[in-house]
Amino acid sequence: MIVRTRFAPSPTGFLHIGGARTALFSWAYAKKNAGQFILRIEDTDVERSTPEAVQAILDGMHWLGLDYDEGPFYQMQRMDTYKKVIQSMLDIGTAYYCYSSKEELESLRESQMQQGLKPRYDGKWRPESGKTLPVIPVGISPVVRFKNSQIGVVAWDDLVKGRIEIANSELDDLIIARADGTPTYNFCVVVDDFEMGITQVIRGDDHVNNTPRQINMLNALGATVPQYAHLSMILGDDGQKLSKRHGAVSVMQYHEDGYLKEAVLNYLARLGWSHGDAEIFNMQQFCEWFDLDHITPSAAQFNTEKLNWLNAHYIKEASLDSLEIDITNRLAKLGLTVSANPELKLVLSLYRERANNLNQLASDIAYFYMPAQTNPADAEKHITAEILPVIKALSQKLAAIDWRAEAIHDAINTVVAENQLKFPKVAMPLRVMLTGIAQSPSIDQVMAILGQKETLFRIHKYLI
RNA sequence: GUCCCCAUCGUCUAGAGGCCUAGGACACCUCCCUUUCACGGAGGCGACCGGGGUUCGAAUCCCCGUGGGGACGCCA
Repeated sequence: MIVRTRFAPSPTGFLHIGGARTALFSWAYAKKNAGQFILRIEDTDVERSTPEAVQAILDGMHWLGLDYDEGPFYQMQRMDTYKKVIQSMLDIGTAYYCYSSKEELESLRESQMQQGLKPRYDGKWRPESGKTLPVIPVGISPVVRFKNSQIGVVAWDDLVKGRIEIANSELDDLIIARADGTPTYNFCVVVDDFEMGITQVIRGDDHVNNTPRQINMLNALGATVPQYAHLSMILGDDGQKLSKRHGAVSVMQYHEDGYLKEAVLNYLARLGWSHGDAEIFNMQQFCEWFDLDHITPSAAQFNTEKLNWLNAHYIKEASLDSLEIDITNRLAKLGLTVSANPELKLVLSLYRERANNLNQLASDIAYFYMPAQTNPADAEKHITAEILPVIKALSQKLAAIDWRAEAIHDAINTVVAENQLKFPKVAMPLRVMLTGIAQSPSIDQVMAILGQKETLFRIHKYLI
């Protein structure tokens, strides 16, 4: 049987890191097994679903390169199907109307909680042979409930958590259609997973408790039950649960924040899944290796430091062409236009080795395209009155040489020797004069790329 | 409260009863490289939640605790 997986987000917010990992795993599982990956938007909560959120999810998946073979399907466009199925369930008696009001249910829940019971529907309107149902109240539109079995257990072999068994007595008759007739989540999932021929449901483990109900409904529909793989949650950097209020950020924010998608993808792949000691691998490799057997059942804490390390790696590996495009955009956001001189690719090849973030990289090289922003503390420390004459002598030499790193290096060395100094004694003030700060790559290389004219110009500003 | 799930270095993890004196990676520390800061290289620090079993032998299997998490919606 052909493998078919799906990612089924609800468009109530952006695509966050947890959702992205779920999507990634579902996607990779389909790829690994030469199957199909389906995107389905679960937008039945009309109150909270927004078109902006749909777009944000699409954008996030597109950025990460998580392409889908089918979809996006929108549940709101499948109402007819759901209603048909509900009617048929009503007809054969696997579902029934319930006239209990929200208030009635609310107080029921409260008293059950107080008694230390699990809050659940009391079955007031559940038809039973020999049972007389209450008189149907006027003016109340009923909801439809699924008639769950009350005996026995539901069990499944979860692909990551192992066998899970839940007694039917723990389950109540859930609502599958609201009073306004719209179907609810648990029901739509069941119909869709069935009709779309999903073979493996890979989702967050907050859905574990929904699974037994969904299995029961699938059985009531005469459908084949898919396999389930429940992924544990991702905790924030501080070990706390991610939520809208705390730490949950859009995957697109990582793009904004200077991360390469390769780094984010690689990092996410290793969060909860492993392949021996492998740490760095691309998506092609990942799709070959990926399996459900090596997913950790326990929750994983996000670690920005490690993401940074991966980001540094992928910045080194990126093509100069793509880096050039990316950094040009980021410089533009800083208000800078990249001029032809110095050539950005040259600058990048000098700086990429030391960067672990694209925004950092952009701001680190900004001085090539604008006047250096001098750090006062660095200037005070390195540009001393004693060294200025030496720099002046150097600048005269520099004005007369063939502008290559080696020649520049020789010129500095000569001045260093003539004055019986150590190399840094001259290199450091040059750094501050040219870049504004005391850290940079080899100063001769910086000068070579900056250009003779600009170098001398920046130096002379300190010699007047 | 009830049900369900989880538990190896600070963090991500390897580990399918003997290969474990518990391996790798990030972070941290030391040293090397060096023209500053990085990069890179070499070392180091550092963990099987506790208690009972089962077994010749347990990080691995079972039970009980403890701790953490999730779910209990006319949300998904």
